[in-house]
Amino acid sequence: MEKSKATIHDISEALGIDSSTVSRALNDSSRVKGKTKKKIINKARELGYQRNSLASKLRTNKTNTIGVIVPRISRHFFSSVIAGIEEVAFNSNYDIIICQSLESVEREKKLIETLLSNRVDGILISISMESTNYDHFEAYKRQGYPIIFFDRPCNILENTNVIINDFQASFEATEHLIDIGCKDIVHFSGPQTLELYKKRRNGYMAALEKHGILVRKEYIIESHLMQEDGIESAKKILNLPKVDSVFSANDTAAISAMQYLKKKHINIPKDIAFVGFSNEPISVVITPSLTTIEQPDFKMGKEAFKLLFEQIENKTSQKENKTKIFSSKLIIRSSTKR
Amino acid sequence: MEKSKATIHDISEALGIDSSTVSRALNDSSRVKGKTKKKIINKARELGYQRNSLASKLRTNKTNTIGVIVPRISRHFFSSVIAGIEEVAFNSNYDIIICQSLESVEREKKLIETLLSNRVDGILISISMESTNYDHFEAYKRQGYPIIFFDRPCNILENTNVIINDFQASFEATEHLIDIGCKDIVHFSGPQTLELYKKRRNGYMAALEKHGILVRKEYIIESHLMQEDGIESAKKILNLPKVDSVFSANDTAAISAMQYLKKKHINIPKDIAFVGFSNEPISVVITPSLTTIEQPDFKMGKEAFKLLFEQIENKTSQKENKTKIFSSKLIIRSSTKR
DNA sequence: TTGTAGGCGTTATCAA
DNA sequence: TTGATAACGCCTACAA
Repeated sequence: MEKSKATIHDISEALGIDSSTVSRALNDSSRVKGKTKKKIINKARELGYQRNSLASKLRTNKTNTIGVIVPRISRHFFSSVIAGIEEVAFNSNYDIIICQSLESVEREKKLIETLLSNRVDGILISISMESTNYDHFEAYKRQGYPIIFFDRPCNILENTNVIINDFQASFEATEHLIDIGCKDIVHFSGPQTLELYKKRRNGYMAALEKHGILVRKEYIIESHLMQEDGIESAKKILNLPKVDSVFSANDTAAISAMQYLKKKHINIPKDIAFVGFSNEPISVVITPSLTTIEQPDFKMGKEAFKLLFEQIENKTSQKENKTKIFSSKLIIRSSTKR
Repeated sequence: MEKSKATIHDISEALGIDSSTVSRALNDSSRVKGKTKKKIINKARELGYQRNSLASKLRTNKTNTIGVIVPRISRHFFSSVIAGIEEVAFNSNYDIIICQSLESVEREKKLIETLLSNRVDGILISISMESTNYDHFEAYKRQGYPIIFFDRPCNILENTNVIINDFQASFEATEHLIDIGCKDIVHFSGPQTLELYKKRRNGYMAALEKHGILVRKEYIIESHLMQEDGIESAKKILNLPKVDSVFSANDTAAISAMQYLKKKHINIPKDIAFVGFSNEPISVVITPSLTTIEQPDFKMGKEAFKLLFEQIENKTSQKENKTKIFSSKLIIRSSTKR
C-alpha cells in the first residue's frame, strides 16, 4: 500500500553490490557474471523492483517511444494503420503514444508540444483538416526530430510521406462511374488545403476530361466530409439540374448522403450511383453496399514505422524528399451495379 | 538541425540569473518579480526552450499522466469513452496514454508494466476477455496506484467500477423480444469469465423465467462475439429445433450473424428477430436496422476520469468498493418490428 | 568482472 | 525576491 518503489540502490544495499553493477545486470549486460546477474534479478523480483523509465530516459536521452497523431482513432482506416504501426513497433521494442487531433490544428499543436516535452524519438502523423500552415511541423523538424506523414501528406522540404496514389484511385473510381453510363457526376470533396483532397479532386476532373465530359464547378461540393456534411451535400445535389452519380472523397459522407437520399425515395444506384473512399466496414453492410476504394492501411502503418525507425536509428537528418506510394483497389459493390 | 535543446541552465547563463529562479519563473511562481519573469520567458522563447518533462516528472514524482487501456480503439463504444476521458483530462491538465490490449492478457500485462515504468498517476481500464485472473491488477493496486475499471468491471477488493446496469438492460432487451411474441430466444453470450457477460446472460435468463419460458442451455451460444463468431453462431442457430429471435451481447456478433442469415434467405425480423448491444454506428445503417442498447459512453468516460482524478489528488488509497452505475436505453429499430 | 564518480534537467529546501 | 545546493533514479566513462 506504499508508493515508494525500490530502486537499484535498494538492491545494491541489500546485496552489497554496487548500483552500477545492478544497473548493468538489469540491462542484461555481458559485463556481469552470470551468477551475480541471477542474484540481482532475484533480489529485484523480491523487492518488487520496477525500473523507472523516466530516469533512464532522462539519462540516456533516448525514450524508445514514438508519438502517433491521427485525426480520430475511431475511423477504421486510422485504427488499422495504428495496428500496423504497433505490430512493428512492438517487435522493435518501441512504445507508442496514440493521440487524436480531432481535426483541430490547435489540438495538433498542443499534442506535438506534449510529445516534444516528453522527448519522443519521433512522430508519425496524419495531419488535421485545419492544418493549412505547416510551421509547427517545420519547427519540429528543425530541431532535428524525425517526423513522417502518412495518408495526408505534407509538402514541406526534406520530408517523408507514406501515401496511396490518390489521383490514380480517384481517376479509376470516376472512370468506373463513366463506364456504367454516368455523365452527371458530382464530387464530394474535402478541404482543398489538404494535398490529399486536391489529388482526389484532380483525379475526378481528369477522368471527366478524358471522356469529354465538362467539369462543372457546382458539381464539386466541398466540405469536411463528416456525417452532417454528407446530409448537407445530399440536399445540394437535389438542387442541381441533373445528377446521376456521386464520387465521394470518403465513405462517411457518401454513406450519410445515401441514407438521406434513400429517405427521399431516391433509388441507389438506379437514380444516383455512389462511389466512396476508404472501405470502412460500414460500407459493406449498408444497403446497397457501397463501391469504394480499399487502402492497404495495415501495410501503410508498418511501412511508416519502418521508415521512421530508420531515421531514428541512423540519426541521419533527412536531406531529400521521400515518398512511399502504395496502390489501392477499387471494390465494386451494389451502389454502382445497374 | 541540432538535437541539443536549451535547458534552464542555458537561460540562466545567458541572463546571469540562477537556474532555480529560471525554473520558478517558467512555472509561473509568485515568488519571482514580474519583470524578471518576463525577461526569462522572453529568453526562453528566443532560445527555443522546451521543458524536459522527463526531468520534471522524475524530480516531482508526479507525471500528470494517466494510462487508458481498452480492448480495441476502433470499437465505437471505446473511442467514445476515450473522448469523454480526454475532455475532462484536458481541462484538468492531464495527459493520457491510450493503449489497446486487443483482448489479450499478455498484452494487457505488458501495457500495465510499461505504464507503471512510466510512472503514470493512475490507470483507467476495460479489461480484456482473456483476463480471468486479476493478479496483475491487484499487484498494481498493492503498490498504491489508483486504477478504475469501466464497462467491464473487475471484482477485486477495494475497487472502483464504472458500468451500466447490464442485468437490467439485458432483461429489458429480452422482454422486448417476448413482448413482440418471441418464445424461442437464442442468446449470443460472451466469455463467462467476464462479470459483464455473466450479468447480460443472467438478465436474459431472468426475463425468460419471469415469462415462464424454459431456459435451454443449447440456446445460449458462447463465443468472443467477434465477427467470425457471429457467423459461427448463426450456423449453430440453424441446427437448433426452432429459433424465432436472438439477443446478442454485442452488436458485432449480431450484425455478422444477420448478414449470414440474410444470405441464407432468412427474413429478419419475420423469421428471426434480433437485438444487439452497444448501438455501434453500423447498427442503424444495416438493413434491417438493429434494435440495440445505447450506453452513455461519453458520460462514462467523463465520470471514470473524475473518479480517478479524485483518488489521485486526494492520495486516499481506497478502502471500500465503489460502483457507479449508469443507465442505458433500449433503442427499438426494424430488426424487432413485426 | 566490479566499483567509483559524475551528470542527465528539474525542482525543493534552506539560506541570504 | 533570489541564490546555492542537493536530490530524483538511472547509466556510463573510467579506473581497479
